[in-house]
Amino acid sequence: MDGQALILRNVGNYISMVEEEKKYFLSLLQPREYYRKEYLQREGNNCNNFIFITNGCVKSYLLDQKGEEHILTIAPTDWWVVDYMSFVFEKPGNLFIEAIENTGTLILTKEKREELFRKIPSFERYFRILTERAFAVNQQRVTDILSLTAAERFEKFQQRYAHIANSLTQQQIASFIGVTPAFFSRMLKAKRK
Amino acid sequence: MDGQALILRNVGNYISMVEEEKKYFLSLLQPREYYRKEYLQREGNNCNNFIFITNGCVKSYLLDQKGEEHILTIAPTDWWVVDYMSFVFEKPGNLFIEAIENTGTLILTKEKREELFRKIPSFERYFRILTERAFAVNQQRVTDILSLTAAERFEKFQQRYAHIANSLTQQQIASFIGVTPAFFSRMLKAKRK
DNA sequence: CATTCAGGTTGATCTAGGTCAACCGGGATG
DNA sequence: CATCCCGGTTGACCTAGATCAACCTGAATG
Repeated sequence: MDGQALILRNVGNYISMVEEEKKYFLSLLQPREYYRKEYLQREGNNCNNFIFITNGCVKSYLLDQKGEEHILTIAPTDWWVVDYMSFVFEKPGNLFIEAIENTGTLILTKEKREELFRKIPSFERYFRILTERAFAVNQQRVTDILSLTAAERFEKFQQRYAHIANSLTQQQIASFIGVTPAFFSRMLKAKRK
Repeated sequence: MDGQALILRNVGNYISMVEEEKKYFLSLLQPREYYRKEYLQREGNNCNNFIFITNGCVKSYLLDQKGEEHILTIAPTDWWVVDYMSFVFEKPGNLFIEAIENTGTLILTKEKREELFRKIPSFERYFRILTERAFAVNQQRVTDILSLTAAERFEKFQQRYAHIANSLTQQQIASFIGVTPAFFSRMLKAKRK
C-alpha cells in the first residue's frame, strides 16, 4: 500500500471524507524520505510539523546532562510523530527525532494543519480522537514506570510492540523501558533460564 | 466566580460561543459536590465521565500489587479529570479518583459529550487543543522520570504546581514525583541546610 | 583480508532510593 | 482529658539497577 492510501485509511478509521476532501488533504502533505540515522528533528529547534510515517520506523528521544539517550516514543509505519511540547507551546524542543531505518514520511506543517481545520473541521475530530488515544496510552506509561519493575515493563513492552520488537536493538528497548543496556542484557539472561 | 462562569471562561479561551450555545453546553453538565476523601471514580469501574473541577482539588492514582498508592494526576480548580484509558477504550479502569478536599464538579458524560460534538462541532476543537496540551505536558513527565533524579523532579514540581503545593501533604507530593514519603522527607532535610 | 565498529555480555563495585520499624507531635474525637 | 490517628522524621539495613571497564562477535568497510 502506498503512503497516500495508508494515511487516507488511517484518517478514514475515524472520520469520513468525500473524494475532493481527500484530494485536498493529500495536497497539504509534503512527502519526504529519510535514511537510517537521519534526523527529522533536532533538539533546540521548534517543531512545526506533524509527521506521518508511511514506511520505516522512527524514534524520538532526549539526551540528558550526561549525554545518555532516553527514548520517549517509537513510531512505526502508520503512526504520527511530533515533539508535542515544542509544537503545542511553540518553543524550542528538547527532543531528537531520528529514523532508525530508511523511512518514508508525509509532513503536515502547523500552518497547513490550521488551514485544514478551517477548510474541513471534521479533522479537528480526527486529531482529537488520535490525541485522546495517544494520551491514554501515555498515561499508562507513566503509571507503569511508577509502579512496575523493569522486568514487568519489559513484559508489557513485548506485548504492545510485538510486531516491531524484533527490528529494534536491545539498546533501544532498554532505553525505552528506562534501564541501561548492561542491565537489560542481564535481565534477558535471567529470563532465558 | 461560580462553576458555570468558570467553565465557560475555560472553554472561551479556545473557542467562541454564542449565548444559546453556552446555555446548551451548560445544560449538558451535571453539577455534583464531593467531600474530602470521597471517590469520584473507583478502580474496576468504567469511567464514562469527563469531570470538571469548579473548586477544590482531586487526585487520580492507582494501587500497585503491594497496595502502594501512585498518584498519576493532581487536578485543581479549573481542570478536567478523567481516567482516559478507561474512557477512551471503554474498559474497566485501574485508577481511583478521590477528592483531597471538598470539591465541586461539573460532570459531562460520554453520551452528552458526543451529543455536544454533534450539536456544536467546535467543541471537537476545544477538546483537541485541551488534549494536545495535556499530552505535551504528560510527555514531559515521562522524560522527566526517565532522565532526572528525584530532587530534580521535585524542583520542577515546585515550579509547576507552586499554587497548590502548600495544600498537599508531603506524602502526596512524594507519590506524585515517584518516591517514598520516607525518602522524600530526607530529601527535604538535605535541601534545607 | 585486515580493521573498524556497533551491539551485546559479563564481572566487580557502587548508589539512589526502598523497606521496616520506632518514635514524635498535634489536631480531632469519644 | 485521654486517646487515637495521621503526617512526618529518623535510624539501620537492603536491593534494584547503575557504572565502568574489559571482552566478544559478526557485519561492514578500506
